[in-house]
Amino acid sequence: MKYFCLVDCNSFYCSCERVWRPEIRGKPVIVLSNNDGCAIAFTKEAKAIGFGQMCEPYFQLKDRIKKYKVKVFSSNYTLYDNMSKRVMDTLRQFTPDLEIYSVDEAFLQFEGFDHYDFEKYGKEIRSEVLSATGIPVGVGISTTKVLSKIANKMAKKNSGVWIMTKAAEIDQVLKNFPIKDIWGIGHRSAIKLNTLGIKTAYEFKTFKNEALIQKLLTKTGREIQEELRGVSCLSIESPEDKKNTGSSRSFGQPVYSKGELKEALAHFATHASLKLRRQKSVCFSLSIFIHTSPFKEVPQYFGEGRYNFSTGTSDTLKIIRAAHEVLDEIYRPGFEYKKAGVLLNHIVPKNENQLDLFQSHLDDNEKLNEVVDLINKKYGDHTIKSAACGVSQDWKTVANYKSQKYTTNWKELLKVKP
DNA sequence: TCTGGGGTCCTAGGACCC
DNA sequence: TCTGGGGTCCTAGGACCC
Repeated sequence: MKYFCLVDCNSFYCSCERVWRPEIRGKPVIVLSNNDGCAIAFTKEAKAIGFGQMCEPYFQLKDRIKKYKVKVFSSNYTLYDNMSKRVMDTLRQFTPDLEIYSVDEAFLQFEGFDHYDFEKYGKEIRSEVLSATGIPVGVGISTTKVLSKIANKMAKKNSGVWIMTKAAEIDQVLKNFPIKDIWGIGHRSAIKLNTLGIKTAYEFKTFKNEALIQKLLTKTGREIQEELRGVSCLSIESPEDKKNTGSSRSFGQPVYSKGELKEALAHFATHASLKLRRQKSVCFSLSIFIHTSPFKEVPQYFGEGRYNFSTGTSDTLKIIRAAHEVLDEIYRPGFEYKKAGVLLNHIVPKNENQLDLFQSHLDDNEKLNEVVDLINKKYGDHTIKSAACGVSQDWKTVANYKSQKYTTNWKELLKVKP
């Protein structure tokens, strides 16, 4: 018998901040998105006083945050990534079959664990992660991935661990579990199911017209239905190379000129091509976009365009040039640009790359990229960069409340008073 | 009057996730 | 003044082939 366990960190970003700031434990904390744009993580103390709506704009919350003395942080992804790695390393001790699902979640598979006391094992996982990393987690165990997600939600509402492996206990929970909270059922699908009179997970599980589900929710929805029935359709997946990647940002202030957009795009292209080289891949096509702000009452423009390479590449300079060429085609003057990005598509492993017909060798600045990556790794990001990235970078993201890189930078270690 | 059948590949768009 | 970033999977429909 196979069992699936979902471990999910509680208010992960907030918890990471609290590990290094004991004085805010037990206090309401909020972490903001890039650009300090909106709130994306809340502690339970913050939720208790009415915060918690994902992506609510920060400027609309400011008064209430002040009133309740909520501690606010800009997001510090360097710190969160490192804390995430510590959590995952700890979880790996409990089973080799582990899938890192996101920065703060992992699926664990237990096979041949039938004689285990899962209640006890779950508590052990919790206390081990807490003592090794300082991060509190919830643990849900059941017989499929979808059910373990539901068990995890139950765990959060209760003591932190929830086991449901017997048919009767599962049905008991599903009868009170809203359809919209099921993993994989989003807003649209929930509406479709509601019109069929399906409101709870149990009603979905026992709905007999499978062909109709297939038609309305496609294969994805059908698999969720089977998983609710205890039939495992989704398995633990091992990490694979990204099939698409990219880099994009909202600007700290509006951008009007093509020159500034070129700088920003050069920056995104540099970042995206580095990601590509890290996974030893090349891409055959690139697309860029430039947007105005949909929230502002100004003339709107959503430009996008694409470039195909004749041979796969991961060369920063080539990718910057291509991005600029596309910008020349899609740029329209007179708009107030707020966001832009570079996306790399049709990615294949580098060793499966093909020369084009008229090329005798790959002209890809391979050595140059290698050396630049090495220097930037040793001396910090952006030590060496293309001049196309510019120096003023007025479009740069705003982050007014950022914590230190406690775990990854010698200069930013936690100071303990003598 | 009456215009094939079967297949593959690619892409855009929709939906969902954290 | 002020609204995130990075992904995945599925399907329909068009282009193209013999």
